[in-house]
Order: sequence, then structure tokens, then C-alpha cells
Amino acid sequence: MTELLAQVALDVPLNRVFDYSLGQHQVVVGQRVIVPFGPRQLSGIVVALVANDGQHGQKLRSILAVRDDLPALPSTTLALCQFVADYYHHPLGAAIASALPTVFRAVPAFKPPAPAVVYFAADVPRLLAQLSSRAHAQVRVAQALAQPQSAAALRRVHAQGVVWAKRWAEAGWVTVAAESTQLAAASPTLPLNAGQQAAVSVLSAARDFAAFLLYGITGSGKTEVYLQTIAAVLARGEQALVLIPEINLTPQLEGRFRARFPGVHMASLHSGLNDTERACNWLAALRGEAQIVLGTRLAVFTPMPTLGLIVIDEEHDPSFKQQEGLRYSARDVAVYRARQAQVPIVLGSATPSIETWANARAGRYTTLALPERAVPGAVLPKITLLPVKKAGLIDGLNRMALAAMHAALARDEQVLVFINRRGYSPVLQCGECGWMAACPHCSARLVLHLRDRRLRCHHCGHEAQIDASCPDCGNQDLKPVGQGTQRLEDALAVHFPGKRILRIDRDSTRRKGELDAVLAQVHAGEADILIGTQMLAKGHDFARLNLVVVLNADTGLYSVDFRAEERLFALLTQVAGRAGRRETPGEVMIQTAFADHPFYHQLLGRDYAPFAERTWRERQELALPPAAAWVLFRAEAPQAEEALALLQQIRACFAGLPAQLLDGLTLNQPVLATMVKKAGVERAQWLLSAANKNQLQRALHQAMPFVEAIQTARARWIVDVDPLEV
DNA sequence: AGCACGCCGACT
DNA sequence: GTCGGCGTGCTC
Repeated sequence: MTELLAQVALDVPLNRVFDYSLGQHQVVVGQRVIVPFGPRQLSGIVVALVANDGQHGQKLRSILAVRDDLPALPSTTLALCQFVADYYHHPLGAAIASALPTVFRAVPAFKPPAPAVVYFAADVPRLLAQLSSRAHAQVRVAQALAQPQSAAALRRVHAQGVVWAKRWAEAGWVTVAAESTQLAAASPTLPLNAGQQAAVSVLSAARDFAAFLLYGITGSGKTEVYLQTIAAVLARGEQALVLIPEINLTPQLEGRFRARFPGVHMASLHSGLNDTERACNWLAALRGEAQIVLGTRLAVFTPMPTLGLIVIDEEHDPSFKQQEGLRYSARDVAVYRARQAQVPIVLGSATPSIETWANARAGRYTTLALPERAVPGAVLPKITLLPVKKAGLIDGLNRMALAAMHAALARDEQVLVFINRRGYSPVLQCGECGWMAACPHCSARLVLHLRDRRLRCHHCGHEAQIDASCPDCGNQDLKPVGQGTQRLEDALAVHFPGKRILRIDRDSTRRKGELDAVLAQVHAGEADILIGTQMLAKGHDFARLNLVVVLNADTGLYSVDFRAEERLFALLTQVAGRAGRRETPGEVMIQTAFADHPFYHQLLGRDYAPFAERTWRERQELALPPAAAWVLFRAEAPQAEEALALLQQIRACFAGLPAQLLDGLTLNQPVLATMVKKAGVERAQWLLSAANKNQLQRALHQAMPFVEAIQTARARWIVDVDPLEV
């Protein structure tokens, strides 16, 4: 009988698995094990059991422990991780690690907390009769038990509250019950318009794999379509996986789902949860107890034994692509997973990514259009373009924008001014010689933050004193150039005396909970003018807000990044969605120097389709994704030359491929990164372009072993398949 | 990625 | 004389 070895995937940056003898342990594939690894111990997942062919000799070590805090991962989850590892050219162990909650990556066994319970005394007088009337604290706790009380609530009544309640429970005077989900009445199912009805019918009927683009303008009621489709999935006894962007309005959407499905076990998986909550929710999904899983991109890996539907809301959102480590696209992984699990997937957006658009127009995805707003009579906000002429601007604002703001404020409405630049001004410049304050660690300007009288680098966090005079020529006249949120706040305070101005950016909402507090202030009507960055673009629904002014939209046009226009369209559509969500029509004023650009023509047309079509044609003409497949190698080193040299070596690994694999590939030259120096290291990148993803993957699979074998002293590289930002 | 081993500067 | 800097080498 041959001895079996466990192949264990470990979260180390080595592209292989490690073999261990089983020792005395019973081991199955998918199980979590603790193994010795050099001088330390690591947690890993058994990915295969193979016969020992004796090739390891004395090197073979034995599994130290099998953890039963986690059921063996299903083979489908392992297969999904294997696909992700192969496609993104990342070690399997790292892929599995990113699929697991953090507690299952650590060596100690995870101990789930005791389920939350409530204490309750059905007969308080009988309980009180047992107590000495002089035991005032006990009496207070007993009286509180007339209502069901959580342990935390009892502790607030008295430090010993829980201890006493447990004692009384043993004596039978108090009952202990699981903290049941509040069985409130379900929020009503909303009536559907024709488009929504058609979408729900098609989606509810779909079995097996099918991909749908739910293409609905802002306010067209996509969420209601998800909810009613999910209701059908739950009725079949299947689980639904809902992926949402990484933004701070997860609680709102979660609330809406919970309200609709009050008795349904819903597990959320997002950054707002602590490690324990996340592990518990994840386990509930794995055991099939959680019927709905709602989470950000990391939730795409959650094992779900009876998965019946995947929903990706705001599928165009860049946060679905992980920007470090394993650089996966949760949207693309989700489509693969839907195919693997033979279930339908819905990608919803008002402004679909061009990738999804191309899939839809090629017939790979079925388009379900929601052309009308869900609330009858609700109108789209009016969009006006305002010219930016240096002479015509007052503190960066067009006269008409100022006039519209005055009018809106006079009607007691709120105004949102959207500016995508934090700080006071983005540049501090010498009026004499042109010197500008620059970061010593990055090839970037320092941003002037006048509030705390500091210069700050937005890329590495470096801070510096404001120079009294120009370090180059000694001139005392250093001027802030350009406008940020702080400077705008100062300017608006002068223009609108007495109005309450609230600035909402990363500087003003740095600490946890601060943003929620500020938003609550807005909802309570404690602000007249809101100044916001990107943060405010998404989701927030302010009732009294009808005017939105966008200041520096143009930075998205004529950008080096070919996806900038696409992002700007999505952003402005979302910003416009902030205005006039109720009965009053909203107004959006966009200050631009390029009013003639086809982009604005199409934005004003309020129809994404012509923009998407033009963009898709351009991508085809220029062979840009998704009309081509890209992989980007990034390298960093103390000196840019070393990074470039490493990229040349990587390039050589591809240049040496056989001719039939080179066909359709474009091997560009390594170039310096847009921001060469960042946080003290110098960076360069090399782009490899292929006619399609298959060709790219074939070349990568041939060449990557050679790339991984490159020995470098000081330079590091990473690979980014389907990069979002170039 | 960690962590150990291994050879050169400023301290009790 | 040692404490400790981080270069490079290995992990079944």
C-alpha cells in the first residue's frame, strides 16, 4: 500500500504547492491544515492527495494539525481559485487565501462566538418575590427583564446583570432565547413598469448559465428587479449572491434587502464587518444557511452550495477590480463562476463598461433595458454646460452657476458643488521663477492645505512646512495656483455669507464614523451648500438637493488613460442622479472648456448608447481593450534604470516564444510610469497586447515560468492581467 | 512574504 | 569587545 501525501497550498509568493506526509491525521481535499514551513508554522489548504513516490526523501515533513473550524472547501471553490490563479498568474495559495476570511488564514483555530441570546422574565412579580427588596441592583435587573434583553443591555443595567440573569434562568424564572431576526412585516413589493416586468420575467425563468446586462437609466428601478428576481430564486430554495461596489452605502442597500426579506437569513460580507462577523457570515453561506449573500468583490469567492443567481450591481464600477496582490476582476470572476455553477448572472448598470457593452452587442450577454424611470412622472435632471473662460470666472465659478446657486438657496434648497480635488490648491508656485513645491519621495506636486498650514503629498502622505520664500530664487511671493475643496469653501463663504457650508472630502471625514455623522447633518437640513469630491457622487439621496455644479470635469477628457471618458460619463451620470430625485426636476451645471467635444454632446443627449457605440468603435480602430487583451508588467527599484532593465528581461521571455504564439502579440517597449517616483521607489511598466484573451493567455502560460526564473537583486515586478489603469 | 544566517559600523 | 544594520537564500 502506497503512502499518501497531501499537496498543500500556502499563502506564500511561490508558484507551487508543498507536499506533506499525513502523519496520524485523517485528511481530505479542501481541508485546512497547519504545517511546518521552514522555521515557522502556516495555515494551508489541502488541494490534492497523491501517492508518495519517494522523491522528497528526508525533506518531507508532516502535517501538524487538521483544523475543523472550517468544513473542507467544496471542489467548486477550489476549482474557482485554480482558475483565478491560472488566469491572473498568481500563486494558488494566495488565490485561496484571498477567498478565505482572515481568521482561516491564521494558525489558531477559529472559535465562533456564542450565538447572541436574549433574556426574558415572563413573570416579573414572581421573580421579584425571590429577591430581597434591599438588593436594589438585582431588582432593577429583574424589572428590566420584563422586556427581552441582550447580554450587553443587561450589563448596562448592572455589571453583574448577565450573571444574575443566568442564575435565575437556571432556577427557571428567566427564559433564554436565541436573538431571533425581527419578524417585521416585509416592505411592500413595488409595482413594476413594463420594462421591469419583462426583465423580472426573463430573469426568474432563467436556469443554467446565461449572462444578462440589466441596462437601466438612473432611477429606473434596477434594485426592484433584483429584489423580485431574488424572491423567485429563494422560492426555489436556492441562494443568491449579490455583489456591490466598495462604497460607504452598503448599509442602505443591505437595509433595503433586509426589509424586503425579513425572515430570510442574509449574510453580508464587506469591509464594515470585523473578522469574526465576516467569518460567521461566510460559514453561514458555506453551510447553505444564508440564503442571500450581499458583499463587495471579495464575496465573489464565497462557497454557496445551492447558488441559483449572481447579481453584480453597478458592474462598471472600478472597485470590482482588486488593485494589489491578486489583481482579479470580481465581475469577470463572477461570470466564470456563473458558468461553472450553471446559473444566470445579471450585470446591472446605467453606464455599462465598454467590456460588458461589447459582450452584449455581440450577443454573449442578453440586454434587458429599463428605459423609463420607475417613479411615474419623475423627470431627468436638466444638464447645462457652462464655459470656462479665465476672465469670466469668479473664484473658479461661472456667473451663471453663481446665479443658479443664489436662486436655489433663496428657495431654501441645498446645493452640491462637485470638485475632484482635495486641499486648498494643488500647486504652490513661485511667481518669479516658476518653482513649484514638489514631493521629495514622489514625482508629484505637493498640495497646499491652508487649514493646517501644511504642504501634503496625496500619493505618499509626506508633509512639509509651507516655505516662506522660494528655495530657488528667494522670492517671497509664493502663490497658490488652482483650486481645491478648501479654497472653494473659503470663496463660497464670501459669496454666500450666512449660508452653512459643509465640505465633505477625505480630509474632513478622515476618522471612522465621521462621514456618517456629516451625512446625517446633511439629511437633517443642517447644511445649505455641500462641497464634495468623488465620495459624494454615489448613491446618497438628499431630498432638498436640486442643483449640482461640477467644476473640473474636463480632467477626464484628453487623459492619457483611454478609459477616462468612460469613467467620466459614469461619474457625471451618477452626480446627475443626486439632483432632483423627488418630484422637482433637478439641474446639473457642468463647467467645461470643451463644450464642443462629442463627449458632452452625448452626455447632453442623456443616452449612453451613442457614447458607448462611439467608444467601442474607437477601441476597435485603435486596438484598445476590449478590442484587444492587455497584460501590464509593473516593476519598481531604487533606480528607474534597474526597473526598466528587469522589464527588458521580462520582454525577452516573450520575444523568444515560438512564432505561432507571437502571432497577434504586440511587444511594446518598457516605459517609465506616469509618476516615475512614488514613496521613494522608481517605477516603470511594460505593456503586452494581444488580439484576444486566448492568445494572451497562451503566451503567458508559455512565458511566465521563464519570467518567474529571472533573478534580480533590487528590482521587483508584478503582473496585472486586464489592467484597469495604465 | 517571513525568517535565519552572515558579515561590517557605533555603543555599554 | 558586542548590538544590530539589511543583503541573499530557503521554505515540502
